[in-house]
Amino acid sequence: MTPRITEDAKAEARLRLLEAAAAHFARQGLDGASIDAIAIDAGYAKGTIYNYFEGKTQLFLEVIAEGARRAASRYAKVESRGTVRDRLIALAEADVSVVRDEEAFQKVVVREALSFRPETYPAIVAHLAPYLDQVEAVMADGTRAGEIRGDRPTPQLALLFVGTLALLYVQHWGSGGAWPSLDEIPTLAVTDFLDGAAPRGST
Amino acid sequence: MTPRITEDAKAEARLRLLEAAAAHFARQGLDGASIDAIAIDAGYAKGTIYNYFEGKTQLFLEVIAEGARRAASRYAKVESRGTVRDRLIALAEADVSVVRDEEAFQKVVVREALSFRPETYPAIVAHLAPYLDQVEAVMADGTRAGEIRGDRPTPQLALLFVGTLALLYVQHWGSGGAWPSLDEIPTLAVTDFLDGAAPRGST
Amino acid sequence: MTPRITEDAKAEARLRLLEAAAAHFARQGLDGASIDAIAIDAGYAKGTIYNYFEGKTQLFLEVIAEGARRAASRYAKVESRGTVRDRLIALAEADVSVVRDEEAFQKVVVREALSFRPETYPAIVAHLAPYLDQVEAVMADGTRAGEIRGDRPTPQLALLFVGTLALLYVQHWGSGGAWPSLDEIPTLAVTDFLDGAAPRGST
Amino acid sequence: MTPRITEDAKAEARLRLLEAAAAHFARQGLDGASIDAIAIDAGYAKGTIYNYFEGKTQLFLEVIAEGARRAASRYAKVESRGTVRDRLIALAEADVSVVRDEEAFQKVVVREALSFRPETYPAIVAHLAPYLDQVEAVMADGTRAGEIRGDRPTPQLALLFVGTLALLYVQHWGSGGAWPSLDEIPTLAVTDFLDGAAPRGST
DNA sequence: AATGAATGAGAATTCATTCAT
DNA sequence: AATGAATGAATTCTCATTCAT
Repeated sequence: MTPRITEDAKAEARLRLLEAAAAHFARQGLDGASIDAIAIDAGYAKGTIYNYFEGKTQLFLEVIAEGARRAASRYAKVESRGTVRDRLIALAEADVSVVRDEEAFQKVVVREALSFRPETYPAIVAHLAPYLDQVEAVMADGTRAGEIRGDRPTPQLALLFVGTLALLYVQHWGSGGAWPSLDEIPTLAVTDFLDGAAPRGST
Repeated sequence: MTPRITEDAKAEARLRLLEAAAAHFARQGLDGASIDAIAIDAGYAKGTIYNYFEGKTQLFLEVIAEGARRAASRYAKVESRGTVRDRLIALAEADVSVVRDEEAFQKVVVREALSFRPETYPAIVAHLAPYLDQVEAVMADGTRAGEIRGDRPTPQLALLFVGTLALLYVQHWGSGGAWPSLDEIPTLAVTDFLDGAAPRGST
Repeated sequence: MTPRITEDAKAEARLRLLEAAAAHFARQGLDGASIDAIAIDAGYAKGTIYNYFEGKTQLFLEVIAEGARRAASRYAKVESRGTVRDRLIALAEADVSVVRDEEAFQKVVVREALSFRPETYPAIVAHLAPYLDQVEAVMADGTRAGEIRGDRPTPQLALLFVGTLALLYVQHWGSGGAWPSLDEIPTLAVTDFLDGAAPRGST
Repeated sequence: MTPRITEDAKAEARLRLLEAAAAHFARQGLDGASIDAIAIDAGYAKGTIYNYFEGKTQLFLEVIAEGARRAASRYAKVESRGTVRDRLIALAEADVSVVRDEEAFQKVVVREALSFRPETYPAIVAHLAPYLDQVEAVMADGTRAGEIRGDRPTPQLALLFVGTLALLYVQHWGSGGAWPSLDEIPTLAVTDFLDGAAPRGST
């Protein structure tokens, strides 16, 4: 009758497990991570994970979903005003701020996104969708306003932009943070995406 | 002294194993692939793999190395003349042609590169080095000739260009070939890289 | 002093748990049944079972004991008059009526009896004893009266008779009720037991 | 090319595993037995079992099948001459001799037969079929010759006879061999089955 | 050099049991 | 008395690796 622990406590336990899982999955991937180690890291015994998640794969998907949830709340607050450049910078900064604060979760998501595995594809798409939608909206506005060359469909542009961000994260993590730093990623992504490497006014 | 034929046979066996391994690693990843299945696909029994390679991980690294070797021979033949644009296109085309002909090997390499795992990082860097060097040379020339904006170090530019290629491959494979096709990747990569999405002539 | 109601409530809870347990054990056996499912079926949570029973095995044994208790009360009412045949029929009918009304409990008992497991052997013997005693009494009377061939000890005869009943139940359940039906079991058991398959009057 | 061990050695290993498995399943049942313990008892490591059998359940079924195979060869040699009584005795003796020599296997089979579990039912039926067929043939002949009362279908008679044997085995094992002994089972089964407990000549 | 049977560490998962609330 | 979250021993099964032939 009287619940042994409150709903809040349960939610907290769940969260602890998700955080630990994210850290492990980020470091070792789905296969490499060990349920046992995750549980212990979260301060629980092996079995407890199974009180909260169906199994390892399910846990992995929930990590992605949680990553999405946390990101979504940030994206929602992004100002949508100004030039395409300003708006893209704002979006990129929102994404970077998510990555900074939830590095483990986002590492999992980015790696998984770039691996295109059928098992996790739907979860990834769901994760990306809200962000992609906002980017696409900016692209559409930019195309209309002539701020973006109209020779490529907006969905492709959005993918390229988001892909560029992912690429920069990969380079950031892969280089051990040497280059690029998280701080410079928004400018880097937007400048490269919009302006390219050729001098303006050439060609 | 050493019978020539034996050496050849050994090399051939090794190659057969590498090809089979590449196919399996490309499809299933390092963890998912099975030593047994690889051996059988190559026409050998499990044990034989251990006559040629130290173990699974070593085999994986050798697949990457072999991928590098094959690619390097192609890169070496790339004409390096004309504008930066032309030379980058030529390099991108060389890379695409490698991907087309050795899809399994390159899938393994690209995926691994984008997974930023410390264990395979050195192998990946070694793999990329020759290609990266050529790209960097073009960038350096381009910067000198004013064909490329001088506000970013050439190594970074090279990384971005190569990363863009990787991104496009991943999107190609992930979409089941829907977009982009291999054919359009060189133009796509070079145009985006050089020109960006903003209309030429704008700020 | 002790509140009457509490005692009753306890007894009722215990019974609810036993009923649920019997149903599960009958369907899934000792190993296959789940403490959790039993508790839920009884309207309680897992932990409650441990307020009433030592553990799973103990619960199983108590199911057998409860089965015995219920059967015993029926056996006690069996008329013991007439020929051996009549009395055996009456006893068999009493047993069948128990099986009909308490199928789950008796399934557990019969199956366990036929599985000859040392762990549960004592419980099974205790369960059977009262019934076996009555059957044996009939056998003894019958032997004395010449209604039964005197060439076999009465305890053995009793065991054979009870075993035949068990066998018929098992065949009834195993055939999904096809053959024999519960109704025909008493006659079947007694006829086979007393008369055999050879024509009367033959050797 | 050269097989590491001969086919014979493989067959022997398989047999050793089956024997060990039979012993364990006879003692502990399907659920209670441990794959690990079986392997060790057979002189192998855990993993080896999986080189010969799909899994625990499959191993269990193969034990039944092996029990059937061994029994079948004995049944095939049974003389089919003389009176119904003689022929049934011969069949019962053949079965008892199987049980004597392959006690573990037959314990598994008998227990499983009496449990009517859907998972193993087909295997059991296959096991029993050849024996049941022979018994039925005798019944049919006996009915025709008037040696058996014609008031019950021969399939039912066969089932009852085989069931009686099973019952006697159960009682033999359950009593720790006290009663009945294996030796007396054939006479016991046939006499009871044919003549019953009522004195010949009575109603 | 090739084989493939044997191995056993390792992993995921289950679930009876405990016990704080 | 009832609860159900936490536990962790136990179990099955996998598969890279070894090594006798």
